[in-house]
Amino acid sequence: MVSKPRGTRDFTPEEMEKRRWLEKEIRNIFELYGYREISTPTIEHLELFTLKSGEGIIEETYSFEDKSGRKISLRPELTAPAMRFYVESMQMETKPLKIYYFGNCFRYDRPQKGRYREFWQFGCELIGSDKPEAIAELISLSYDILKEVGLRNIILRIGNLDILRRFLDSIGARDARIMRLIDKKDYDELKKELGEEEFKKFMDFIKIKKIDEIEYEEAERMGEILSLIDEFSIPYNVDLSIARGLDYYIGTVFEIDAPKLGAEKQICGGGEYNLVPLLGGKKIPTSGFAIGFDRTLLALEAEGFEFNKKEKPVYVAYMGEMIREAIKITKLLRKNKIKSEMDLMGRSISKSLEYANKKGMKKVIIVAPEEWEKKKIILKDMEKGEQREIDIDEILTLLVNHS
RNA sequence: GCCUGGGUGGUGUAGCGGUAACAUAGGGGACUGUGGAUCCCCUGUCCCGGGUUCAAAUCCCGGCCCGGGCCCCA
Repeated sequence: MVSKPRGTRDFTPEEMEKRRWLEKEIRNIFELYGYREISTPTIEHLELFTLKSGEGIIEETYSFEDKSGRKISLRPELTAPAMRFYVESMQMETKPLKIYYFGNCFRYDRPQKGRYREFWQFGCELIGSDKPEAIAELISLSYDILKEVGLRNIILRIGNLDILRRFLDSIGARDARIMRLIDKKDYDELKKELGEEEFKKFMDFIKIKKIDEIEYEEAERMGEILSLIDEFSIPYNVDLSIARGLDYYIGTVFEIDAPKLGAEKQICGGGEYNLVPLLGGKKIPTSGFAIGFDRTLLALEAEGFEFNKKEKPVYVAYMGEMIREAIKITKLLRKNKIKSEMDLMGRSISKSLEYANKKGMKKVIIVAPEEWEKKKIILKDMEKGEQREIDIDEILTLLVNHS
């Protein structure tokens, strides 16, 4: 037997119903905020990702050479492609430019819960403004999406890299290694690196919960952003320990966790960054975030969220040799957009009802010779257990009113 | 890449050297014109490859896959 590749998944009809539902909800909220959807290729030049993230990522991507020897990679994320698209053909669009996207990504990782080799992400970019209201709206949007789809237990943390870097300058400890240790929350190692005294200063620094306790000028802008987020009625925690290893991250950073998910609990991350010049475009403020689609769904399931069930089809059963008449009826229903399914197993009426019952169908039409002679069929209500003969001409009005 | 637990019909499990079993799901029938109950029948399984043994689902080794934790998380 050939099975699916490690870290990939098949989705059952039940799962696809949930996924398509969630996808639609999230799209609607992006659109509600004035974002418009884009889509980029599944494959990109490997260079796009090494440019953004360094050579180190090569071993974590699915990359290969195509038949002309081009180095190609299955996209491990969607931000870089979206930025590439902007630089390649959207630089002259009216600002602010608000775009969002949804797609599958691939990473060569060790799979575990909430982490797959093929996974889906939603994301967006806000291009052209770094005003406090722009960042405030962006962050509010991310939180709003997760709340609106039905998550109850999520935590938004907001930090600021300018402030963090300014602090590290003040204790003479600003370098990439230190940032990485902070990012990883490896405080034991950080203590060794900074020394007892400076480490204590750091711990005091990241305990800060009110931004007005900070005297750096960057704090003023962050304060303004936070007060505008208050206007959007979004709850958050200030968390100055949020770090990012790479240089193009600037200013505001934020993360949203669903604590129920354990080790892989982060479901959203974003902030401000300066990627456009790296890709050869004209410098412009950009910010955005990405939402882990699979994890959002896992979090909903972990919270016991009740997904809407789709409407069940009307079932058309028939007796004996009435298959042609059954097709006529089914065709009529479908022509009128009434979801319907007819017996394809040649089952007896008894077995047909058993089947319809098991599938949770609410209406069954039985096509039988005696009634057909009178231009009638039997319409059975599976919940009430009642049935009656009705004129074929009446089917549509009855089913439209009853379903 | 590392540590750790695990893989038995479609699904959930028992068996843990000696004829693979139970439940459930699937198909049919009892009920040739009526569902949810009951009963009967049928289909279908030891992840893969080596090794040990008279004998391996069972023990050993390797691989693959799944879960949990690291690393990483652009």
